[in-house]
Amino acid sequence: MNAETPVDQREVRLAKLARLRESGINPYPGRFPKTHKLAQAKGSEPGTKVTVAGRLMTARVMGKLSFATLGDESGRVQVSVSQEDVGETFYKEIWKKLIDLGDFLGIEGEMWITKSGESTIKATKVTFLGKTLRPLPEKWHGLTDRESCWRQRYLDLAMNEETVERFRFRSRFITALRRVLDGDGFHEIDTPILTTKASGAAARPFKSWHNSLGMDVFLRIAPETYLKRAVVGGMERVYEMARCFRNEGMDPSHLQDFTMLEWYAAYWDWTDNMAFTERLLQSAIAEVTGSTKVVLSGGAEIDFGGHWPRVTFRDLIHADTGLDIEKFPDALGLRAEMRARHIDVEEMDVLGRGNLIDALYKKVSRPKLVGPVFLCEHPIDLSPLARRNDDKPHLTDRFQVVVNGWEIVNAYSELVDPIDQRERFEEQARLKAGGDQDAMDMDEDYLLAMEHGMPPISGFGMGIDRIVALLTRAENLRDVVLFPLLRPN
RNA sequence: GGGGGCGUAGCUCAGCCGGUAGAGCAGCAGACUUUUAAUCUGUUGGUCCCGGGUUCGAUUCCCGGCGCCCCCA
Repeated sequence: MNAETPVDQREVRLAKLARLRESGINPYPGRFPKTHKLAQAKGSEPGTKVTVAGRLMTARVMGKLSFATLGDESGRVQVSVSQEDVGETFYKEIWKKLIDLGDFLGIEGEMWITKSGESTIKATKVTFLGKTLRPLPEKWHGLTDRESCWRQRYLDLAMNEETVERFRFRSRFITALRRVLDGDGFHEIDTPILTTKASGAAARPFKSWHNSLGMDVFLRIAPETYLKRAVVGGMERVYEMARCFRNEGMDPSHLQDFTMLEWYAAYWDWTDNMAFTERLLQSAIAEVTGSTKVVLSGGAEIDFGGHWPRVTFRDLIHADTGLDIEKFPDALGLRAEMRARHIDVEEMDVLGRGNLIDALYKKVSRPKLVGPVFLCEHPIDLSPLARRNDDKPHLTDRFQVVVNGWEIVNAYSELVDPIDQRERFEEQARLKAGGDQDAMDMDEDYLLAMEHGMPPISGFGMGIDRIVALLTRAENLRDVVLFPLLRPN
């Protein structure tokens, strides 16, 4: 470089890029056949000939000999580059002047052991595989700013091994879940994300507009009613890794764009479901962690092994407050009793009885649950798609799995009676008219499917992001999503 | 919605009571054939998040805004 050398690192690298091209070197070649991953090369006997590729992470450049560290997905390995081996012109003019940290390089060479005992590739040829125009974060501290890690995840991944490991874990865990489901005769299917009605959950949807059909469309809030339509058609066990979208508040345990595993099994009830839920999670967790025991971010250890305790909504709330919800069959009475006990929840005046109980539980009981625990016997008006309990018609055959104060799983015996379903939708519509914005809409198309006949069904939904966050001790769901939505800055 | 915190060089961070900004790494120039955050010498680089206000003077104090985090409702 000369006196006119630009100051900005990007300008410097653009100048280097131009000089590479002038030297007849293609800085962005099309392919590079390699023989070893870096970790494999590192483990090879001295004398082994290897051709590897990776990103230049550190470099210790001396007069006639350099040591550098190359990184790929398998790990890092040291490379030595000497003037003697690559030629004086290349060493002095290309290697020392035009190569930057962050560049992708191909190395052809032979393994040897340095004086200090490190397995190293002695380069005989260095090939440019991708010139970088911007510097990597600092080699020692890496990228630590949380917001930068979310906005520029590629840098977080490139610099922080624990980030890579967290996303590998997520991938392996999802694979493990699929393995259990596939092994039990479930079919993975895909149902619509773009829909004409947001159904299957109590949540506000994202709304969009379909140009050629000239109508409103909604991003799905749950795949539930479509998966059940597949069961109507005779697909007895189905599941979907479903991206869902809910237009609601954000906090460390809620994302607007999240992934749910939902599955449905014909001829099962909720007790079959609970048994399978235990097996599904135990198998998948043990497969990826080697144990059913999990240490949480707070340091507490929980165990997914064995049978999980079961507790009813009624008993739980009674134990925590002394209030027996069975004594208050309508919203009016329950609200008055909560007020009398100075228990205040948000939007208390517009919630129906079911959502009132739900809000009560979330306030007084859920934060104390460490679990895993099956929470069951949800009020019927909280569960418009769940089967009515045969002995207690105001309750449903439903359960949630709660771990560390988070609802990880929501599951139930499905409501398959189309007459009952219609009445439930009508009740939801009344609640919505009364101001309960989370209440569901009438869904005639789903009722039409139901009226063509459903077998007994039990279904399950699990928040993938939440369980992965729990298992990896991530404190924020955005830490387990590669590219979380953030306001542009 | 309320409260608290953070925002300074590409990255990691200092910056006192208000006096117009520093370090390490990275970059640039040079030396160096066994380095491991290589070392040594020299050196470039700033919209101190943005906009107002107070002041002779604001990265610093005050107000408003933006982005992000945490807690509460």
